[in-house]
Amino acid sequence: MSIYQSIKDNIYRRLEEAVNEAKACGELVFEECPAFVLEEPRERQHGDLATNLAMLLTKQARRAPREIAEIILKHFNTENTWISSWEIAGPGFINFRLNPAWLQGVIPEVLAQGDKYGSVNIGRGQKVQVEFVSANPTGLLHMGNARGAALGDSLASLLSVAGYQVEREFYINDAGNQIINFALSLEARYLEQFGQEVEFPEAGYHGEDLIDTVKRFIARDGDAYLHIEAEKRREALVRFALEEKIAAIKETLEDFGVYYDVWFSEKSLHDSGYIQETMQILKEKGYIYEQEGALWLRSTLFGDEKDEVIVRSNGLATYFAADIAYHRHKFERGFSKVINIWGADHHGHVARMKGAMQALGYDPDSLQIILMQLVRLIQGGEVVRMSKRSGRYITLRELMDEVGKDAARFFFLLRDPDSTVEFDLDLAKQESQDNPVYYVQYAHARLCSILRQARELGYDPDINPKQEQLALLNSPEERDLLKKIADLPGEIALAAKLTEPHRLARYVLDLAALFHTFYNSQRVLVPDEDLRTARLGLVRSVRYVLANVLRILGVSAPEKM
RNA sequence: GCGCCUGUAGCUCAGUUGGAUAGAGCAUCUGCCUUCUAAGCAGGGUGUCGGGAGUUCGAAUCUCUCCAGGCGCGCCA
Repeated sequence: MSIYQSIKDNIYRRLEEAVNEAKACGELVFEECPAFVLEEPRERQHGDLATNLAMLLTKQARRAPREIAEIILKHFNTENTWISSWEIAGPGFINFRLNPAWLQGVIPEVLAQGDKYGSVNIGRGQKVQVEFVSANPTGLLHMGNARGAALGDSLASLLSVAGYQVEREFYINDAGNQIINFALSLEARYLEQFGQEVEFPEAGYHGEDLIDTVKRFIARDGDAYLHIEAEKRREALVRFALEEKIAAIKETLEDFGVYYDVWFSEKSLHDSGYIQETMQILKEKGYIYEQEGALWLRSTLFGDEKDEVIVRSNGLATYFAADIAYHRHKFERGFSKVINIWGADHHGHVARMKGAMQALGYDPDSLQIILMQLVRLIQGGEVVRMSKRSGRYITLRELMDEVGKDAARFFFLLRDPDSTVEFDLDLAKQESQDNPVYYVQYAHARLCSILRQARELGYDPDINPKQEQLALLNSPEERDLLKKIADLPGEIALAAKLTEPHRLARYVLDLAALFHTFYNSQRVLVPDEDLRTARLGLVRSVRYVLANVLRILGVSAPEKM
């Protein structure tokens, strides 16, 4: 546990003890100590830590909050808490001030842990899977996929440093209806290339990229599939196109900094009979019935609005059936937690998916679905409807070409998944120069620059500062920086608990701001050896923290800019 | 019609799960480079937290209602 965390935990416990002691003395009456908060007040003048405990006890104790605060403080033991003073303020807050000497412990802690600083172990090695993007392999990756990629990848990294054993997975939708449409679209493009007039399938994929795919197919196999039966032609086209599309998706995601552990094929679930087997289990449990020639799942038993078809009257399993089998497969692989990142347009699917897991006997809460709102693309002042079928969308590739990987990722990571982001590509291009990501990266480059120069001047920046040297770091700028650094393990624990990586993007932005302020107010490479050693220790620590967080976010930390 | 999400500064967005005087960035204005990177710093103003009602010591946060936008409600995925 980090220094700061243990200080807070300790004070929290002492408060509980004080309250219980007051109760034992008969000075306070209450049933149970309420869950109070001990937090950093927004206003500096309110001290380092504040608690609302007294106010929460008013109802039970039937006394004025400030009176209760008095009683609590009378029983409060400050020994070994770093508390230097306290006061009762406002409606009944208890504000604590800490002896700033506690900050001297921060740098040694960071330097000792280095790349690992910030890691916590709330996961205790539990296996977690994060499945994200899982775009249909029938086209290119678009802005929505970009958001999902940034979010999913960072979440996976975050959980990993929070002590979970994480696997990243991409579910390949290489079966079902859309593959049939895909085949028909490819076939139409294929025949077109040989000058045949063909009607393009209504539900087909109009993207131009399919034309290129077909051209490459022809370059390889010529007209070999022109005069044979349609089924074989389609099969060959689909096999070729899928392979190519999946490879392209993989390559694009890798360029975006996303690497998967598992690429899971939907088709494999059909081929191996796993879907059949899963349906059989549900049938044996009595959750399936037949109506109008189709098989239905009684999903209403588990909170769904209506029952769902899982096998169509034509005998084909629906996407839902495959998805149930897929998620059963996930749990069978031993994940204690399974996280899916879906676009908000799939939210109707959430309840029935969880319901299906419950039907299979799994804890539906082990399946967490993070919905992200769609990305609204603005171009020329107008909303551009994104659709694979219409073929009109800005691709992830174009996004990276225009604004760069780091800026694109950071853009998404600064936002809560629940917010509908508007992405104006023209504006993004124009603003890519002052993207907040550069603010953070610049801080990192500056830190590296200081360390470089220190070496050039013959100073060894890797000396670990002694306590008395660290005591010299007592300016407000230095204290703020130290406090922020000390926060990291807590920030990571909270972000992981809430599965909200965007908190870390905010954190790193705040940290960069504090560093830039420090940089402009104090020099690191000063003649005084003790002060210089202490500040170099601070510089190294801040650099570790920036680099560690940027690594989680999948953003590079350049040494020079 | 029903369900989910959203509405915070001119723009893009945060807001530690109910705390004290609501914050950043962009834009705009004023200062700061013979000293570790000016992609930076310091300072100036900007708010009916969509409207209304309620819950309580205390609400941007919880409840209800209304308004606006997005997305769902297929034998599509």
